[in-house]
Amino acid sequence: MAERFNPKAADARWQRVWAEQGTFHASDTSPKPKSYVLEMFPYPSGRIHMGHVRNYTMGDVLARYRRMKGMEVLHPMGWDAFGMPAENAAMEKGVHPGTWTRANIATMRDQLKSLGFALDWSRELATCEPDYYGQEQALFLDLFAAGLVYRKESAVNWDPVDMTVLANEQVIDGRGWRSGALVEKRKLSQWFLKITDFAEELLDGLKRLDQWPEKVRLMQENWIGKSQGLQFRFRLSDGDEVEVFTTRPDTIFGSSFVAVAADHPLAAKVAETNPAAAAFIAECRAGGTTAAELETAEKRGFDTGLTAAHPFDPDWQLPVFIANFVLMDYGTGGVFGVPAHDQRDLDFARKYGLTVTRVVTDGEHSDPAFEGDEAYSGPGKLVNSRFLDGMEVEAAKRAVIARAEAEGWGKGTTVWRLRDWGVSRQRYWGTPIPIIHCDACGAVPVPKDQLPVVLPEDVSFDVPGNPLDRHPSWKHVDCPSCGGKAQRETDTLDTFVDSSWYFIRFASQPDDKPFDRAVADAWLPVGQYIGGVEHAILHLLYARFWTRALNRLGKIDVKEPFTGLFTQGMVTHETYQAPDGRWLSPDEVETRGGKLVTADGEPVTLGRVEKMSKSKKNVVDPAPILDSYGADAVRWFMLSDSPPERDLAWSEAGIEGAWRFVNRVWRLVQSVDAAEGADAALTARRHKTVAGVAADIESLSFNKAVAKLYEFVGAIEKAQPSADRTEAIRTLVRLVAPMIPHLAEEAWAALGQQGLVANAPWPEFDAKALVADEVTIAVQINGKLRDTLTVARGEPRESLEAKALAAPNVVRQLNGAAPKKVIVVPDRLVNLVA
RNA sequence: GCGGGCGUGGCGAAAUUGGUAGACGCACGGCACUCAAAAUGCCGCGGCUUCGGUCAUGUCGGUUCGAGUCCGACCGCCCGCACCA
Repeated sequence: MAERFNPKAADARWQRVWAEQGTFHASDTSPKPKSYVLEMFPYPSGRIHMGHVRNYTMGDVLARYRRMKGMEVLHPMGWDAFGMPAENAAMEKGVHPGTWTRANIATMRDQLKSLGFALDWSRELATCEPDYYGQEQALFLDLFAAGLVYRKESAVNWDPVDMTVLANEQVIDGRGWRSGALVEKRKLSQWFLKITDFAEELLDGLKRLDQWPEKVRLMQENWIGKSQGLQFRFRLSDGDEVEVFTTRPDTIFGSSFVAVAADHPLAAKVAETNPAAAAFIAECRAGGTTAAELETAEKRGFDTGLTAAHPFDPDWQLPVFIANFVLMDYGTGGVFGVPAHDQRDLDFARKYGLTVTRVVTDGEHSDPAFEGDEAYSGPGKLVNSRFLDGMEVEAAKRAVIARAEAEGWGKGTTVWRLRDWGVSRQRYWGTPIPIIHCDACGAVPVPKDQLPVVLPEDVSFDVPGNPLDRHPSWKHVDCPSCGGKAQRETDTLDTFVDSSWYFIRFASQPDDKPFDRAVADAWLPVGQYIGGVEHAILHLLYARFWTRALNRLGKIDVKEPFTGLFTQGMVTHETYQAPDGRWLSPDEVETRGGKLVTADGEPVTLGRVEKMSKSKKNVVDPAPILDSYGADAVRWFMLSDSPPERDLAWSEAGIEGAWRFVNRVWRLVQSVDAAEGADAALTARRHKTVAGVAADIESLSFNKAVAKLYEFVGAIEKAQPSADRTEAIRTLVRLVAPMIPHLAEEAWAALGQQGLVANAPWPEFDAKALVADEVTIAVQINGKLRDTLTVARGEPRESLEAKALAAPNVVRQLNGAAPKKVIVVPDRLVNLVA
């Protein structure tokens, strides 16, 4: 008699067996082909959430599948353990960040283990431990020695809530990415990593990342923002000069003004003697920087009264403005305006009544007078431009740059949007920057034999600011260079540094150095990296930079860390609202008589399906679900229905469905008896399923693999007992093993198979069996389906045509008439054109 | 504004190079088993229909023997960047 599958017992049993046997231990020295499967490691926030479950289930299926295909798979797990939430917990609950973080890690480790992931736990790491961050300090010093780290006083993005500096990448719509607070500008001395040194190769490398989503590559391309053009100086009427950058040097004879940013030195100089200018500059600074404010902000300018001489004609003087739309931190902070061919310049010119001269023909107009309020930025030949007349835009650009360089007043230049990466954070819970400041010697690196620079334990969080700076003794040290009194750097590294190399440390983690080159090179690059698209720029760009920097330093072979990238969708859930608008959690809502109500019978409004969030109260904690249904049902649900790159809506009905499937497979296994005999149709289906599921897993189309497995299970259920049916069930168990591994092990043992299914080879399939002997072909009249025919594969055209014409529905439809034309696609269809 | 993606039943979705639209799952309805329920199984499940058909893949048009798929225009939603010279 069939028993129900008992997930509690099975999960624990097999998780213990895998751990005892070291089943998922990755061997550095294995002769098998190596495969590195990695999911973005979690921040130890306290408990795992559904997003983690989905992410790690996907990676796990791939890792287990590749193992079965005979590869040596590295599939590690660790903790991105530094960061602000631990300090917030310290401030709110008075618990040390380390205590809080390590307790969270312990909880989450148990939760991940209860999902039965095929992880090599022997390689577990946490970035907050000195054996990790000490090695990170060593790498930082290597970059420092190579001149890729520098310190500069700069205006920084200051988050007034987190009381720390943010990188440009971490400011979203003028707000801190984590706190959401409006970011202020402050002047601070900060450490920077020279990511801009790598701008060209980071951009170029994107072209070869053909296993990355196009979307992510485009986002990085835009972020790096390469612009080629001409940088040159205008001579001003007061004898000074102003430098500008343009990507359209071809339009130089259409220029009608010069403008500089409010923060430009020239603006400051003008303001010294002109109070109106000073007032204008102050107004510009007061203006908001959010997207909405910029959208509506008027293009405004202040005429300085100065003029600039056109580089090709000293008698041609252009007015010089201070303008609110010119950015100081892009290009040179100065531009020249060509209103006819740039929308923003046109708006500005119309407002201030400046000349608008056409210099590129749109194919219809070529006279100098430019009408209308829509600039023309398309291609065309140059007009009204002296020696450029008749050239195409690109040729004219080259011609102007050549003249500027020959005459010595400008040069062809590339300008990048990408800025250097500011890594200083005024926080405690991060990697200490291994630098000592000495009045005599300056910034001195901590000698490597004195690493790690360990965080002091005795710190307080009762006042805002950096506890390291306040610590009574920690920062007071002797200068490693001169021995005099000196002070430690009290800033810590941006936590994105921690996640920029953890995948290397997973591959190799010796005690005495960051990684062993030969071992790391054997595993890297990561073959398949899986995580959320929210890291498309920040983490993925930094990790690419860090890897390239190590490559340039000769420390590693690879240049790109991640060959394949997959960005998975979010886990969502319905939202519910009470009559008073209050959000209700799923367990406050029940269905009565087909209507949603609260426990008190109040009507409930069903809202949109949205990302799980505390504010909408639609978060479902995986733990209790796991407890009642077991790991396999949860894993199966995560893989079902939605394509992995799209959002997945969690539902109670969905997990019930997954649970039913797990039991269906279990019942099939229990139905195996000693039956004999063949079942050719089922065997053909078996081969097809093996091939199809493998292809779907390889392309990460888990939802399609799931659908094929449902069909296979349905076919087996309908089949009569036979030896082939038994074989089909044995095959099924291996096919589902990457997805529902606990049930698969239980079934494998119940079927009397040797060893673990986790170690079993992926089933073979016979390519010949994939081609059916009989095919169903469509019979169409004028492209509309009228009938179908079942014929032998390879049936000749004439015979197909004859059979199609004799089909009952065709005879009736044609009513004796002969078709005008017959199209026959062998093994596919016959289309009769009436 | 620029760049990208997506529109298919009540819902999540399938659909090699253009070749039988809606596989598979969820929800729902009916039936069987049961004292009853759960579990399980069977049947049905895009609309209309005179049961022959017919209309259906966001809208309109085009190419084709044949279009969810290709082309053009438009509408809607989502994501990223955003005064980048």
